[in-house]
Amino acid sequence: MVVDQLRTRPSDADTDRLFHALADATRRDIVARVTAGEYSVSGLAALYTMSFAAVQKHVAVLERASLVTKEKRGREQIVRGNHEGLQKARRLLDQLEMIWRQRAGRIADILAEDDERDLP
Amino acid sequence: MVVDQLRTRPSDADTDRLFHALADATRRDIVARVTAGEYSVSGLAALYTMSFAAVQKHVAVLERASLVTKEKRGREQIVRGNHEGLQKARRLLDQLEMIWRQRAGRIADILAEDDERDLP
DNA sequence: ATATCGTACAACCAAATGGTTGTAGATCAG
DNA sequence: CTGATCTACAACCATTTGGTTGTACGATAT
Repeated sequence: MVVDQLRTRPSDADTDRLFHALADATRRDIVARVTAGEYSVSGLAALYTMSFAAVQKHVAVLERASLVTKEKRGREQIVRGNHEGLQKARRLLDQLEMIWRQRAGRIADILAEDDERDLP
Repeated sequence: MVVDQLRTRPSDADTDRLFHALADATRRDIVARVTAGEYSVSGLAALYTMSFAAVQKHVAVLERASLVTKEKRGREQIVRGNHEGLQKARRLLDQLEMIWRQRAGRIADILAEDDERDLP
């Protein structure tokens, strides 16, 4: 049985979508660009060798992952970076870091039987 | 300049592997568990409903992404968390955060441009 | 020596991914 | 209005992914 998972807070599907969206170089490049400034979908498409439709799909993946937002302006769709998604990804990695440090702390505690170990 | 940063990496296969490895709830659970303590592959497999071979594949994906290491001990393979992979993922997200803050900075204040180069 | 355990790996399958082309609907310029 | 642009979306295709079962092999226990 699937056993209680060790700390997964946002829905697993959301997190899957988030990291999946980041697992592609083109999509990471898009995130970086639209985080630095605004682009229309066709403006983005012009940057890559692939078809417009392919870029459109990448943007859709990023939007579903909350890494970018789209806003209609005239006949264009303006794509912007969405801080929310980034923060979420970072929080998740921070949780793993915390687990790591807890383990490192346990090991240190075992090696040094005395607890001289408090936070400033 | 920022533009240089945006143009780097035609395709970073390592980063793809890293985020892809994190884009699965079972794999994230494995990472959390082996970061907290040691597990053999079969010890991990016992935690999930899927087959041993499926878990073995997940561990292999994590190993290729530098998120875990395996070490043979007797007839078992001990899986442990690998800090290196985590750190790399965090650094990549930090870069995006930096771009975000640079943009926020540009909006608030104009042209205090500062050249920053980063490691891959 | 033999059986069992833990692992590795191949072969196979369904579903998802990442790309293409093509069609159609809005919106803007002349 | 006509034509060009920007977008959305469907249909299709090749490859990858995530799972399965089955086989093989070294290490361990009886």
